[in-house]
Amino acid sequence: MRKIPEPTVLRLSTYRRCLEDFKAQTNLPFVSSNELGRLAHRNAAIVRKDLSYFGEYGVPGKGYSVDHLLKHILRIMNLRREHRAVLVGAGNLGRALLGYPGFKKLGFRVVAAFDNDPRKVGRKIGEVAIFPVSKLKSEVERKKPAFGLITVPAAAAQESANLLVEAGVRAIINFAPARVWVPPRIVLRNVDLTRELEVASYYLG
Amino acid sequence: MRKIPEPTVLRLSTYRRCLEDFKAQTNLPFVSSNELGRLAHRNAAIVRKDLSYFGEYGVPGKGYSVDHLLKHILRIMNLRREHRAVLVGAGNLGRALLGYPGFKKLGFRVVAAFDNDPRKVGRKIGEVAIFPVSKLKSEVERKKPAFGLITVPAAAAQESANLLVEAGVRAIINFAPARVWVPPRIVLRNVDLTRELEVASYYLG
DNA sequence: CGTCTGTTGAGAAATATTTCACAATTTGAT
DNA sequence: ATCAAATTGTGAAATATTTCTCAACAGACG
Ligand SMILES: NC(=O)c1ccc[n+]([C@@H]2O[C@H](COP(=O)([O-])OP(=O)(O)OC[C@H]3O[C@@H](n4cnc5c(N)ncnc54)[C@H](O)[C@@H]3O)[C@@H](O)[C@H]2O)c1
Ligand SMILES: NC(=O)c1ccc[n+]([C@@H]2O[C@H](COP(=O)([O-])OP(=O)(O)OC[C@H]3O[C@@H](n4cnc5c(N)ncnc54)[C@H](O)[C@@H]3O)[C@@H](O)[C@H]2O)c1
Repeated sequence: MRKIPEPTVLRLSTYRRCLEDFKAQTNLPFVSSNELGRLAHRNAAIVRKDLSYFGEYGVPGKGYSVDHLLKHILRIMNLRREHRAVLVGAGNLGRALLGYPGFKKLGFRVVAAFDNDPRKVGRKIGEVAIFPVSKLKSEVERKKPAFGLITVPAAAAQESANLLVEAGVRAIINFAPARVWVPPRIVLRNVDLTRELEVASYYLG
Repeated sequence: MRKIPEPTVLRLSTYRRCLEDFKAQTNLPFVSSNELGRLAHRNAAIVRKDLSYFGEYGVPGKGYSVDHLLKHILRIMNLRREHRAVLVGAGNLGRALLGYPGFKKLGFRVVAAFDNDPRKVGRKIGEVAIFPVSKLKSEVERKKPAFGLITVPAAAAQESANLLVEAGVRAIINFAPARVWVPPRIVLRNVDLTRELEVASYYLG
């Protein structure tokens, strides 16, 4: 299989959401690349090219079957099974993420949270118990989550990443504004909540 | 001035952070494109090209003055003045954002929050008072924030955007997983907290 | 002063991504 | 069965972005 451009992977996630909205709103069985492009604010050609990397899903003259396409995208994105995740740093942002039902809807289940503040340890947020950081390794080895979410202050991000890697997670999502280094076998993605504010400021100026 | 590639603008924000870290950690007066590239996980050539779009800031043989470069980046990103913002949707995510000191450090000050839940109206989160949505227009017209942050459920995102645009904000940062439409004069940026999880899932698969 | 070193700035080349454009295909109507 | 309309999939062209390269330059040092 050809190498897929990263922009394509990012758009796939948008298409999924647009398809779900489209289905909920119109209940039509087919959608054209034109329509999907309009919903995703994209050119129709790139929609077709993106989808064609993974096979021929469309019906000339009709478009794409909404249900089939949704299934295909979930399969491509590896989202048809449950993913376990742990979270390090049960502060303001960590709490928001722990309480977010959207993760479970996507198949992500947070199975443990860790914090080094003794006042937080032992409490629960939603379904998720907060453990001391000293329990991170044993809990991860026991529950085998593939994902680690980092929501500690920037200064502690690298240290948290090290712990997660050593304990055996395979992917890290870092919400702290810090560049962390992980071994090449680990999938690392950064989420920067303030970057888009800065970028908007640039375009306003 | 030439048109600046969007990836360049995004990286500028990374360079700023890396420079601040570099300054705090080494206190050296100069940094080379090589070093900055290493910190930002980038090729040195692209660092130089990014910076050269905006003028010649470097000293051959030495590198870039850390302080000068930081000032330049802040000026380029329009971040040397205070920006006022309002937030719509004082739920889990909204609360986390309202309590985040990082915004103020960047010069963003949230001057009001709005929610349609009567139990939330009248309370304060940190310094920020929560108003009913019916007061959005008058408060925005009075306080003239340039930025509107949307942290309502996806189904209410478009409606919130409409209110913000009508009240006169010039930029919208949408944290809800929904595509919203705004007039072309408005700067719209989307922040998707779950996308990177999905993308990581793709690369794990 | 001349030479050596390290580094920039930017043109050229390479690579990546998006858009165009159209033959091929399916549908649905007559 | 034939045809018009709609829409796909994809090569080719266009555009955008990144990387390579190196002449030019500043500073250090003898
Ligand atoms: N809150 C936001 O809206 C927001 C916005 C943008 C970025 N961020 C980033 O997200 C991260 C978390 O932000 P927050 O607002 O939740 O901060 P916070 O201070 O509320 O929470 C951080 C949590 O991490 C815990 N912690 C600290 N060091 C730790 C360690 N070594 N191991 C385990 N736990 C540790 C703290 O006890 C605390 O509970 C920060 O890096 C912040 O910059 C947050
Ligand atoms: N919490 C997270 O970690 C997280 C993660 C990813 C995405 N998001 C997205 O961010 C948004 C907010 O998430 P949340 O967890 O804070 O949800 P939430 O339900 O906790 O908060 C939403 C808030 O918006 C208010 N609200 C609803 N309709 C409104 C309207 N029309 N006008 C004004 N206020 C209104 C509600 O009263 C509530 O206070 C959602 O779109 C969610 O999908 C959140």
